Amino acid sequence: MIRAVASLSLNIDRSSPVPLYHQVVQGIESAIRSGELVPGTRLDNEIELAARLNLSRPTMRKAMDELVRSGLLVRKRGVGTQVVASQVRRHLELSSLFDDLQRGGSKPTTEVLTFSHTAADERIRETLQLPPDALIYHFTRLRKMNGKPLALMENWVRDDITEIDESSLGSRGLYEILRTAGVNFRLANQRIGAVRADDEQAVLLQAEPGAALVTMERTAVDDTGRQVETGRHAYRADSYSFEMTLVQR
Amino acid sequence: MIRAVASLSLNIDRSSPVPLYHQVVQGIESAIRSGELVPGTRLDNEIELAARLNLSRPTMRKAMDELVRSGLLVRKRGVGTQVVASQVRRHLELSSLFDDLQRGGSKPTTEVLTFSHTAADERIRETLQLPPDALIYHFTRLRKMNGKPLALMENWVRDDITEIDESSLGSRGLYEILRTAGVNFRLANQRIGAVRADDEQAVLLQAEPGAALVTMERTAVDDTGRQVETGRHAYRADSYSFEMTLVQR
DNA sequence: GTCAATCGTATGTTAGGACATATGTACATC
DNA sequence: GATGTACATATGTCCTAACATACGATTGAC
Repeated sequence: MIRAVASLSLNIDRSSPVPLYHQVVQGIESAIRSGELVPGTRLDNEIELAARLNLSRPTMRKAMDELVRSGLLVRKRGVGTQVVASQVRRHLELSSLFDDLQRGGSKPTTEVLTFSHTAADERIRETLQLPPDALIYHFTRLRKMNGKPLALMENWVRDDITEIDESSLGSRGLYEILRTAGVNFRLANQRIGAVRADDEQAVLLQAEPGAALVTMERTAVDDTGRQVETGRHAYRADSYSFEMTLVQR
Repeated sequence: MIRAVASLSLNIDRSSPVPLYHQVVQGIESAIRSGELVPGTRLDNEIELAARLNLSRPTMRKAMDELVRSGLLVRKRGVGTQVVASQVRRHLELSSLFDDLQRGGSKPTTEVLTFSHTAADERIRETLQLPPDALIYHFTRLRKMNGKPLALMENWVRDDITEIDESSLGSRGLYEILRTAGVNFRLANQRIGAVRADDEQAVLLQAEPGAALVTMERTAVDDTGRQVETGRHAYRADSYSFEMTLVQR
């Protein structure tokens, strides 16, 4: 059986500050997304590819490792490496709703409903691992997209990172503010579920009482191990859902 | 400032078929989960650790790479590597509800509501990328846990993998059946949202009409690039939610 | 006393080589 | 003609060896 073998050619710029393996990742990824590499095609073997690009095998391999991890390629020992899917959505990212919407080309607006800088209650102190006398920012926001209410968000943020005020929350996303303040998010635990809207939620989201809402609770940790933020969000189910790609390793 | 540096010691078995780097991963991971390595502690540097375990630096590094990727460790150039969090839940896995429940120690039961082996309609053919004359298995199941209805599941599975019948679906999970038939799942695209239960769903799930349900749509791809299965599930929101850990890379 | 240059340290990147092992195919055998 | 074995092939693992680069702390100059 003769199988199609792709002979993709990439340009590697050795004077670029971008690591070689990453240039390869980007090159292959864009070749897949552009349709140049159709799902199912087999790639040349690692050694061949490395030789063609004047790279060492470990470097080539590291690039392919990343692509395998992200689900674009599949390796089979003794057989070869082939393209799996072109439609891999980006892994559910550590981003905020604001980022997502803005990237989607929409114009999100934010209304700050409540805002306080007070002592944290015990549940929050525990979640964010704060000492008994710690202060936190606590606020609720209503996010609209194109004038239509989309999400109701309640967040608690530790106050030893940066100063947060009502007006900045109105114009920028929370994660954007925190990132600007030097926070590097590393991981987040989140839980997605559903509830029926109570009267207050229904009014704010301009939905019927009892309408289905998607709920999301999240606690985010930065690269120093601090629990930076925790929040409880509710989205109109008719306007929002969580999409993700799971990759088996 | 003097920081605690952990001097963990592991046993590496060079005669084991388990790769060395993976033995290190397992060792450090269990040390973290057991509390031996407290979040915040700094590890010795890569070269030091490698030397102590009689491993090369690349091998040690590969092990630490995995741990960083899974969110247990954090590296900072010029500084060192430290333990982030002990409470990382396992990444949302490519598993079925059946697997999850069984692992949780519960006894799931499955009731097959409908079952057919027929021609695929266009939508399904497109989703699973099948030719016009393809046949598929189509079935709906009701899953209970401890006698209580939990999920209503509708699935479409291509029929060129293994024979599926009603009775095996009643006793085993779908993913278990497919894995036994040699399917190696690689990735899945899924979407999580919410709806209100319609009358039929309410009756089957023993919930009130209009109750909130968590919905999940998923299409799974195996390591040969085939779209193996697609499905639409609805869970009682009061009994089920999706938990996951996101890792920023 | 403050600030900037310097230096040690740890991770980041790349190279090149060697051997192990799973897979599929082609060939030889029965 | 069916079956099993041997071989080529491609990935999997592991090693040694450098050099690059970012960060923190110390040192030195002003």
